[in-house]
Amino acid sequence: MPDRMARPQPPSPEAACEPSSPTRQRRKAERPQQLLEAAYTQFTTRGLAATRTEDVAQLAGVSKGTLFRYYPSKDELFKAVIRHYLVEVIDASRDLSDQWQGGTDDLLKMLAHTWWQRFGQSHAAGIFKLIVAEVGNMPELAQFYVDEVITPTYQLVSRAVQRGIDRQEFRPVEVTAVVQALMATAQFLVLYPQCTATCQHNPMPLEPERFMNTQIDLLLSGLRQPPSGREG
Amino acid sequence: MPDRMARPQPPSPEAACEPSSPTRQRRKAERPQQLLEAAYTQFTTRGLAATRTEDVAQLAGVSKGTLFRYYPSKDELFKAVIRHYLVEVIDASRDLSDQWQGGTDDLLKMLAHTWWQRFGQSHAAGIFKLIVAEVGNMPELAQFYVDEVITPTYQLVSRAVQRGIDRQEFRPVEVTAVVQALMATAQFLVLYPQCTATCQHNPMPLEPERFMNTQIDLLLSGLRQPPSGREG
Amino acid sequence: MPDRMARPQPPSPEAACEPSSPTRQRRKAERPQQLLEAAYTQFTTRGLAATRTEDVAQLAGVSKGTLFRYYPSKDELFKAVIRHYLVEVIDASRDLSDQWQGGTDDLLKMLAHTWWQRFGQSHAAGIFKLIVAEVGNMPELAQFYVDEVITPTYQLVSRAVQRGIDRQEFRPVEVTAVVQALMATAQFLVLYPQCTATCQHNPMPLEPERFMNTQIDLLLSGLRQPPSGREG
Amino acid sequence: MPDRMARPQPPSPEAACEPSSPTRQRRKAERPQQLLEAAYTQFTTRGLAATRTEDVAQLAGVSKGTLFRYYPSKDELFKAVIRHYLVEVIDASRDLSDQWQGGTDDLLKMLAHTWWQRFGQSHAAGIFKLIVAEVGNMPELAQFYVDEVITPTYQLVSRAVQRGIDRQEFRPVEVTAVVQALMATAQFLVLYPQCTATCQHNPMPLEPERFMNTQIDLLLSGLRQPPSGREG
DNA sequence: AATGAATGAGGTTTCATTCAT
DNA sequence: GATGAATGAAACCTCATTCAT
Repeated sequence: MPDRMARPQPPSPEAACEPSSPTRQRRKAERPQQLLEAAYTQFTTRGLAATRTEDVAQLAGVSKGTLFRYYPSKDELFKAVIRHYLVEVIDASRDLSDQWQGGTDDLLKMLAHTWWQRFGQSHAAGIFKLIVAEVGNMPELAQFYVDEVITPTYQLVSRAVQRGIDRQEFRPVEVTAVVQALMATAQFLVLYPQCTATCQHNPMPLEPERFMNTQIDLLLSGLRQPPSGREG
Repeated sequence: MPDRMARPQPPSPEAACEPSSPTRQRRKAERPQQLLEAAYTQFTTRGLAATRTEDVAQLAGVSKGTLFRYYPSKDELFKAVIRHYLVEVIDASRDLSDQWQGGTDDLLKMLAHTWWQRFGQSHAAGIFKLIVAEVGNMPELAQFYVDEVITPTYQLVSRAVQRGIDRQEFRPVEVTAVVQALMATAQFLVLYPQCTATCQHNPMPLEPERFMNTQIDLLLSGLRQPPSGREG
Repeated sequence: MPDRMARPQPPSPEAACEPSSPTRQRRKAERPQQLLEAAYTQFTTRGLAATRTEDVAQLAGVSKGTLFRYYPSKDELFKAVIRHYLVEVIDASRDLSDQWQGGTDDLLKMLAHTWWQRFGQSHAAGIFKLIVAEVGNMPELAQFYVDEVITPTYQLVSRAVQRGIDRQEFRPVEVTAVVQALMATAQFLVLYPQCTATCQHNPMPLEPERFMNTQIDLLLSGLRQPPSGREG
Repeated sequence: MPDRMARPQPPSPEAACEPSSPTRQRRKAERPQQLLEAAYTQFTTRGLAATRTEDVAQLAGVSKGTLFRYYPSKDELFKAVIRHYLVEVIDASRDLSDQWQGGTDDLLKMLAHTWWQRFGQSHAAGIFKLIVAEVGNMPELAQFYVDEVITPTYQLVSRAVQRGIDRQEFRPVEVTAVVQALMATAQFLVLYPQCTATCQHNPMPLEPERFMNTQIDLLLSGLRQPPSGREG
């Protein structure tokens, strides 16, 4: 993980020697979060370049100068936004660990729905849009994304698929292909609405939960062992 | 289709008052194309905001002033790029019409590969990235994308899927779900490499042709009628 | 002497309402001095504009707010620095008064060395650099410098030179010229090292004490009466 | 000589491929000079930090943006000013070469007056002030100054003094001391007026030509061979 | 028609100064 | 009295756009 995308060192409100006053301490502690939220909103709606630092500050209810007390530059603020909201999902996924008892098809559904509940329906769209838009100008962003999102997701999901194969619930398909199919589904789910949000006529509206279910069912129907003649 | 994304009225090179010389005429006629190519390259590499008009002009081998003679503003140039390269694929798909004779699984494979050959491997990634990045600031872009890309694609692909169902090659699945699965596959195919291009360690590299084949096979294995007879 | 460069009214630590505690009183009484020293260091190293008030405060071990309690603005702090360190030398010279008994050449040497010991080797370089750099933006600085430095120095040194002429140790030269020669020597001594401090190759390094001696000897050799007798 | 103070590559007006028009070419060719003059004036009167780029532009009769077409930053403009006006004197001194026929005392006078005519009375004061003020923040400036000014001057003047000693016009004094005395004189001549320019009462006004003559006479009177008894 | 010098609005960032605690 | 979080004016610099040539 490259330096500049390293894990957040939260602008240390606790590093202050003497707590000047409870009120001010509290306000100071809240600022990073306020600013990140404002920045997330602006960056995802207008894009990095089209967002003015003053807009972010105003939306957070502070002045321009205050923003720069907490983040040394617009670029660092951007990276902090990416880190903050990505780390959110990464941490959220950590405890989805492998002690699942039921069928693997239900495990995959659970994983998908958990992802959607915890991240997909809130920040995934914005964050992913930002990564797509800005990765060309920020090589460290690509590495961060791969290391923190792709790799853990790949491992998590491929273990689940492998479990299905091992338990002979699934045909012995190529695991990676299934993982990619699920990733593609998730990506489409977050990006398609972005690209069609403002449209009057949309021939193919997308209801998230229903879309997820349908896609997973379609996928599972291709994975499941055919009821072999001998077994019937 | 709203005004500003309207079908290209090619910056009328033929409207020139007097054909000063054949050479000049030819050069002049090539300008819009050169500028579009240069702009495409810059916009997709650096993004809209980070591309300077001067860079585009230089790459096209003309001066800044000339660029503004052909396109009245950077924004219009951007839209022209989107239009130009999207229309390319739309037109290309038009004649893939319905006189297909073989099996529907092969029809879907053919459509996918044709798309990849004509657009996917060349401009789809760049154009789609630009749409994702800029649609927030350009509502007309969303409508244009839906009208010119989503709608025709939806119609084309859903007809093909319906054909499969009608011919009892496929189970009577929800057509839209299959279309979306294909779209998601295509979207993943063009965006995933973008987001991982500069990475050292990529746990899940993606080979386009192989990826497409695998995903379509996976999908088809979920679509195909189970060997009938015993169940019927 | 204009208002704003007026003799220091030390930021009245004794005006405090109630002597809260001896320790606090002592610390408070030391503040102006600490701040001046910190400011001197920063101003002379980085220049007026490049010095941030926060740097000064930090170096003095207080907060930004405290600095502004003692000096109402950065500009006033700057002037206080100039005043403080210039007044130091002026006061130091006052008692070098005219009860010198030996030869006038030794008197001049004594004056030069005293100046060097008390001011030249410590603060003269920094203060003079600041005056040169900032006098353009602070007319009162020029008047202060003339009134407090040039005039007293001129009087002191010219009396010494006149004494040498009166006692026929020196030729009847123009007194002002000798004073200027000495001033030029002093000025060169403090500025030349500044301008060459960071250089790798310096073809003309300057050792202060030796330089002073040599220059004064050179000057005196031009001042001394030729061995009289044959010429008279 | 370090990179960033390297000899001026004049913002190449001649590098243009096609001379767009005589008028514009002429204007373009004049811009660097106009900007340098304006910048010199502003920098020397207000200092580097206190000069706004817009002031320079306005004084040069152009807009802010134009300044940055010719010099990529305020810092580079500053260095260009230093280079331009220092190189002026350096080049001017190059042909004062050693074919002097008269007495060495007249040679020294000639050198001093030439320096004054060509540089001292015009730009020396400003340039030297800038060097003193900014050298602390620009190490390369120190090296440039030493390499381009101190070293050549030292060589030129020390050859002249050595000539006087060789021809037995001067006592066998330490050459460096004489060079330093002359440099100190020159430095005082340019800086003293700066520091006293705006004063009402100046007890020691300085008339340049007279000052130079007096100081050189004083120096020479210390250098000349005493009329030895044997020769008389 | 083409050029590229010029413009100036607009963006990021800094930092002296204030003031609630 | 001391603190340091907050402010916002002001500075540097960029670059889309214009227009004289």
